[in-house]
Amino acid sequence: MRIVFMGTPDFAVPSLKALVEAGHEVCGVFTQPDKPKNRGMKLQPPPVKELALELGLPVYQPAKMRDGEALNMLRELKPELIAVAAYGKILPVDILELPQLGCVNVHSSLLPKYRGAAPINWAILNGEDETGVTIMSMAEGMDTGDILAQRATPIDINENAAQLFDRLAQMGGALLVETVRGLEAGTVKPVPQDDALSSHAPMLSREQSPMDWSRTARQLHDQARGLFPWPAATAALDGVRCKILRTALPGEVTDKAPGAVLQADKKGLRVACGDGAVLDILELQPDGKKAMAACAFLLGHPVPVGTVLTKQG
RNA sequence: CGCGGGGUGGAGCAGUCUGGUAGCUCAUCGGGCUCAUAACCCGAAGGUCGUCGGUUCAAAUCCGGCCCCCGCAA
Repeated sequence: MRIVFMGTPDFAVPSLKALVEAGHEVCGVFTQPDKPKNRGMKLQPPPVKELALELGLPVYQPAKMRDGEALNMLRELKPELIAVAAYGKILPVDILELPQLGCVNVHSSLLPKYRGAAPINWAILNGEDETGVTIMSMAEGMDTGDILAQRATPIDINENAAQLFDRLAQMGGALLVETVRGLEAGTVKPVPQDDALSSHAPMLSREQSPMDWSRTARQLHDQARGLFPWPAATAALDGVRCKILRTALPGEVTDKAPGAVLQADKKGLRVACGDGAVLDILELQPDGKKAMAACAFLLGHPVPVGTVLTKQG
């Protein structure tokens, strides 16, 4: 099938790759313009652009989708279908209505739950034990279109957002290809979303980072893995702001105050939480330093047992 | 020229301001104690202090260039 692909970050890469490998004619790849990123503010191409160039596919990076320019480009490309995965731009109705088969989107949640920008992170932050990917027909509202296909997957208690991200990106690509096959065969039956069951997963913010030790150990564990690798959960240890990269739930309880350090030696760093359960901090990253094991950090930054950590950082 | 932090034995840090025998915690190796130990005691090895150059009687430390790492911001 003749398809225009639209996507920008890493999440979209497996979808583009899957379409190409399935033998579809990807006649154009739309992605966000190169933007100044990282240290030094160097101009950097989005991951999807890099793959497209590698595959020799024509790349389009319009700054706006609503000024008619993009529409003209798409008319010339004459796609039968537009496949979108984390493009990062809202498509106007005239574009949505251009292809005969419409526009489909790869979304990393079990819609109607977790509509919005950060569905993977929020699923973990909320302690869900299952999430998935959805291929939907695109409508004007944010992630509100009819569901064309959906696939669920369990979330492991220790899986972080980056790992889940990779898995769902792969699943999304596979399901996208299946769905396109179904569209060709005419076997796909669109199912409207039940708005009553919908929830929203807004963009993450650094304000979510500081760990509040009055929360339960499970909530803090979910915070650490749900916000990984960005913005990451944070805590101040020995006066140093640290990203808390990896934690574990040993399943033990204590009567010490929330935030109290129960153990801080080469065996590990253990902290009391709000519900009396304890949280092990396994890996962290101090400001300006590389990620390191918690016990390595303690060698140079002694934290006395009994210290009570407070919400900061 | 976006802002800031950092590069010191294998790991994490101190020492740099106020130049003068390179220190701490841990790991490693050897020995001891112990029923035993990841515990404890004694001892040892291991570093051209990122790199190049400058100042100086003397540079981890002061000055200049370069390389690499990290955070913020996007």
